[in-house]
Amino acid sequence: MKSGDSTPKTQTSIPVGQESSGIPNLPKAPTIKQFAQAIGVSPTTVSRSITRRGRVSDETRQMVLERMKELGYTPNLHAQRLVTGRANTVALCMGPTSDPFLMGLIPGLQQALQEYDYGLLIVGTGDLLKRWVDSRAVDGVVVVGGHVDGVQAGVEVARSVARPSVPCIVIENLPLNPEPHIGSVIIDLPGSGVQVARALVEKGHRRIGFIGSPYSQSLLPAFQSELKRLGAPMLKKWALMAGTTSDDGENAMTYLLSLPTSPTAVFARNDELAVGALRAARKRRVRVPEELSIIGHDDLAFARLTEPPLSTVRIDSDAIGKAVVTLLFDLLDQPGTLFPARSVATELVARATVQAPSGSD
Amino acid sequence: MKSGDSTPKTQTSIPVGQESSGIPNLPKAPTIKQFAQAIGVSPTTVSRSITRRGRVSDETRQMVLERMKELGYTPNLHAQRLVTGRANTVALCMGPTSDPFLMGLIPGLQQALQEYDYGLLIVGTGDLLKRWVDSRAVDGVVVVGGHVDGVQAGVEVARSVARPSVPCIVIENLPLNPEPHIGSVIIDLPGSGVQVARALVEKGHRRIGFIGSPYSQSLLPAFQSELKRLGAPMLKKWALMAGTTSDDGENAMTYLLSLPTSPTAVFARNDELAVGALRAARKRRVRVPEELSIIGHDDLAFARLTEPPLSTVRIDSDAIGKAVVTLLFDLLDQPGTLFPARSVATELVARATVQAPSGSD
DNA sequence: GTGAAAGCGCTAACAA
DNA sequence: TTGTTAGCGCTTTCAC
Repeated sequence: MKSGDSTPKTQTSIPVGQESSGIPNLPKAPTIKQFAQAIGVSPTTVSRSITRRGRVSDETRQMVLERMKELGYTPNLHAQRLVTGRANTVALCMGPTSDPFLMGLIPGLQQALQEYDYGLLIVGTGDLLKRWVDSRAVDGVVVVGGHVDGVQAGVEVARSVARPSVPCIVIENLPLNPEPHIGSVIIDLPGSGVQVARALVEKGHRRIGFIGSPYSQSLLPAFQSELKRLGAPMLKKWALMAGTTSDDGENAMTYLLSLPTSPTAVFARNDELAVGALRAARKRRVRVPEELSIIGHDDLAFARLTEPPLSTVRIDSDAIGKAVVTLLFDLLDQPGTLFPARSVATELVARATVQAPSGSD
Repeated sequence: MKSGDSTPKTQTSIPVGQESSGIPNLPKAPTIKQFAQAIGVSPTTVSRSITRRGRVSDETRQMVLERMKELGYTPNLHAQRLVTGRANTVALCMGPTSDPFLMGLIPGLQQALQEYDYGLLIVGTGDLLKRWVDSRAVDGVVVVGGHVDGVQAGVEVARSVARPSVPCIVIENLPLNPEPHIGSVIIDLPGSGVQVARALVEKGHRRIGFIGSPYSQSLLPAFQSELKRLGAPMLKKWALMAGTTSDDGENAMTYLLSLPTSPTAVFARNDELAVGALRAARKRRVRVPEELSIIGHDDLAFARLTEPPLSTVRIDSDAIGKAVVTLLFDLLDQPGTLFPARSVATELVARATVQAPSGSD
């Protein structure tokens, strides 16, 4: 220090910024050096007390931590990051479109990251993402693949940025082949299929249909085989591949309803399709759930607002957040290791569009 | 450098990390020093070329920039931040609950920030937020007040962290009294009221009701006075203060429908209330929009999925993002200045729940 | 217009 | 257990 070195070690106040301008005398944030001197220890000791690494006596650490609060010292994150080389931040890659599924992930991710004192940075796609990664601003990247099964765009992005020091997690509907520095978290869609099949059959349904979005590859087979196992196999013509919009769902349902023998229950691959199915039923004066049961998937915000409120399958976004974060840290801890995809279970949410078929009781 | 100093200045490759382990020989990211030497200039020149500050000849800058891409040099963000003292990041404060309104803001904010090369960090509330701010991790904070008018919780948060170097923007439904280092961005709710009043009256409605959430302070008066101005004043008993859920909306609408002379059109303060109103109408076999027009507010994701699709008022979240960011930078550029609240216009979105009242033509 | 040198605030060897 | 010293990679006076 340039001056004031005569201050005894017991001094308890921190030197104040030298700006004596007209502005209120705001103490500039103290540096570790100033703080250490103020409490009579070395910067190293302070550092060790904070980072919990290195050996410090418990009482010293205690003391340092207390006086930190007292004097309001907080380490400068940038300095820490510069010297440790870790950013304590992970990026969530987000295109300009606001996919509700992706958005729904944010709180869970943030929470999970927070446990590790990590931050969540929202970044754009393409060059932007690359810039953040190249500048060492993030220790990991999570990308959400198309919400449609089978689309591999997410992996492309992952491959373009993943490296030993910056692993990448892809959230998809289908498991990825393990690749170095790339982790895969998937929704347990086959599990959804099994759960729904059981629930419907248990209610007494035997004629069960399916309205799928493109490439419902992993869900439909599981759904069908469980149905068969339970003695209620699905007729081929009841398994429809529609699009993703409510209009697609409406068309599909209308077709199903026009069949000589139509299903008493229908599982729609997503809630929007289900809403369309609901609409088709209403237009044809088929009562839901009395004459037709409908179950959706994803539990989007509007599912509880349909009429009647839509039974559906919830994707636990907090669980996804946790899975993503633990896998990310595994990848960070053991770079180069190939980890198998981690799958997150879904959960049935029973509302009012499913009941026993008429005449089953 | 420890070795290889005999390399001539014309050397065009960057030294490679010294880790000769079994791992692939990944070149460690070059430092400015290495890069500068590789292209035969000083670190200073490189720095100046990048930051656009300081004087460099145009041709030198050009050259440096080109070779940067060529050799893949990207400055270390942490070092930059440490020395400049700016984090190039703003925090979006988010509680554990995932308010759809708040979530909808994220893409717009991210986009707007991106223009300035700023990042968007998602942070929790309370101590967490304070920790991020204290550690100089962010240059600004944006908090979203309760989505209910009049709630002042957002300001409290803002006050607890705002400082000259870290201004805070509060997004609320009511303007804030200007405070140092705190900016206010508001939705133009009075504007919404006026727009809806005009639209409804133009269609021919004269009996117009309102279903409000608690404290619709800024919207209702504007709505009422515009209605009066247009010669279609609202009866007191047609202005209801409900809650925020669809059930509240249903109850309110049911009541309105039970009146001896009930409104031919109803404006609901939010889409969820409107959905409830829709439900009430259906239950009482009142056809929408033939016998009753309904218009909501906020244009949530499900608004286009109701039956019929809900006419509503959209809040332009991109515009909010822009407003927030420009105000934030104004605050950053002129610390201490008191800026008036900035208001963002809303926009009518006509779908299928509004039409001329029966017998008006 | 360009370069050399001095930090920014912190952590991590290495001594004591 | 604690302190001293040397950087982490960059920007920025200050000379040239």
